[in-house]
Amino acid sequence: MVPHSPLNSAALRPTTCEAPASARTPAPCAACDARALNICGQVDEAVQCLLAGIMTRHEIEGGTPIFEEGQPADSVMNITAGTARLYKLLGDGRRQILGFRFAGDFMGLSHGATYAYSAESVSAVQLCRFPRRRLEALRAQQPQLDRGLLDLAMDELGAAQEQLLLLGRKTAEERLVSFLLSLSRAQRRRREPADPVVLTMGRADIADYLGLTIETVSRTFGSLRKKGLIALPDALHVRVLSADRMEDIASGLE
Amino acid sequence: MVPHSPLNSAALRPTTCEAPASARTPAPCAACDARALNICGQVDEAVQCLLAGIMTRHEIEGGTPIFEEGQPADSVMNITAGTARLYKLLGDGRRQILGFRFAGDFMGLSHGATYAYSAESVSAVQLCRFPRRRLEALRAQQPQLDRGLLDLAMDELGAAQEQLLLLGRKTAEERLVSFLLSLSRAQRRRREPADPVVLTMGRADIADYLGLTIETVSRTFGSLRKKGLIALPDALHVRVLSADRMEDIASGLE
DNA sequence: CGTGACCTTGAAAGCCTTCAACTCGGGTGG
DNA sequence: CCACCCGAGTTGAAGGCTTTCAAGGTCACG
Repeated sequence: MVPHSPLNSAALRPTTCEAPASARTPAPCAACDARALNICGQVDEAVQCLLAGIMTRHEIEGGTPIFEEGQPADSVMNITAGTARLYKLLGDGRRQILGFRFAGDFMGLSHGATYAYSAESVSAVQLCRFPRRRLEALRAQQPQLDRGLLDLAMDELGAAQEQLLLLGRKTAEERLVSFLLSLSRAQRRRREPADPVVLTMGRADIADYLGLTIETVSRTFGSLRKKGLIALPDALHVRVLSADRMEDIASGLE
Repeated sequence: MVPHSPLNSAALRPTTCEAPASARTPAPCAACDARALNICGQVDEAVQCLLAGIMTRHEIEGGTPIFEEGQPADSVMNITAGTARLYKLLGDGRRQILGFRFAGDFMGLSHGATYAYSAESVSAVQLCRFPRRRLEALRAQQPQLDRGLLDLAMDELGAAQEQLLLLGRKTAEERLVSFLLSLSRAQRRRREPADPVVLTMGRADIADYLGLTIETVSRTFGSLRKKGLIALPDALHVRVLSADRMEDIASGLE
């Protein structure tokens, strides 16, 4: 069913990343940018060093599986560049994208022994992988890691609950507006310009994230443009022209 | 906007619950049934005793607010009897129920300083409340608590992701069948008979959980009955007549 | 026995989907 | 260099699933 794990195949090419020589190194992640260690949240530098020590770097080209639902959950990982999609499938192939992951984002945490969803690269992705076994060992020694992981899980849970409201009760227009605003906020979190919103994923991915079809997504983009709420310099860039009105629409106020 | 917190009002009447005299008591929860301490998961008995020490018991009549989205998240709690609904609202009153909580279930964990959703009792509810400040203090002393909380959060996250698939991609029939099967599994987890499924909530709650209207829920119940998949002795009891076929329907296989 | 809450059922309407055709831009090969 | 092809996106028209609006039924309660 699942032919192979790309994490164990040539698709993931580990790149050089020296672990710090000593746990006391003031700048433990000099060889690795800060995004690689988001997993640790607010843990101190010594723990960051330990994390950097068990981490391996990988690069994945666009449109490639990263892990699949039901596979043994061997590792958790942080994306450091590119975009990934997390999704679940129904028996007949219908797909629901649970979320997108960008530079600095975390994925792969699962309760059971297997992944609860699949992950694929959308564009070319760079990520840092933390083997589960070694992470578990680290958690046993450094209980503060559990608090960092709990924070990550709570963030993810909050986002999922917001998406439940979107999928259960919002109209197509409200869904797309909510999505654009959340992408804009995500760009700001990554210290990128909040406008224009850059769509790193195609219409099919947007549709499967919003519980719509590509045609409805396309029509709704057109209708938002006609209403003067957005501009579309090209299919992958959205200028937010009326953030206030869009916020109202996203919260179901008009 | 939010008139008052029922947790600070007469709606929640603390009842007697003696904390164990010593942290070494072999049966720390003798005065409190096991369901009150689900928060601790697999932590050892000493920690269970500490938890029991900061816990207060409350009773709430049906249809009463427990906490509301945006309020300060003062406590987390375990339901020990009855049913509660967790939900979010849109600006115009549309409601999405995020989940139901039954005896033994946990709720109120939130990342920020405020609750991310509202909670109400559906039927009369008994719950055990753990004040956040005291729980934080306990977490600082007993890091294993964070692992228990992480497990709870991961369970909740997994359920939310399953519900995303339901709301985004399943038909009305698939949604209702999925719901009935999950209620059945929940009954089995609570050591109750898996059949008949007992609907402790009304059609409006089911509709707002499944992203449908009460009319569609009612019609879909009727259609499942006509197909011979379920029997409806009365509006609140469902006999599962063909679990296998229903499992297939729920996974989108027919 | 009236009242109201809840559930069910019917008919019409609507939002989104499905099916289909068309456009646009990039890559390829003649 | 340009015709051709292919993937991705857009747009149109018809259809369907669910919603909306409306009415009727059942049961508990006063």
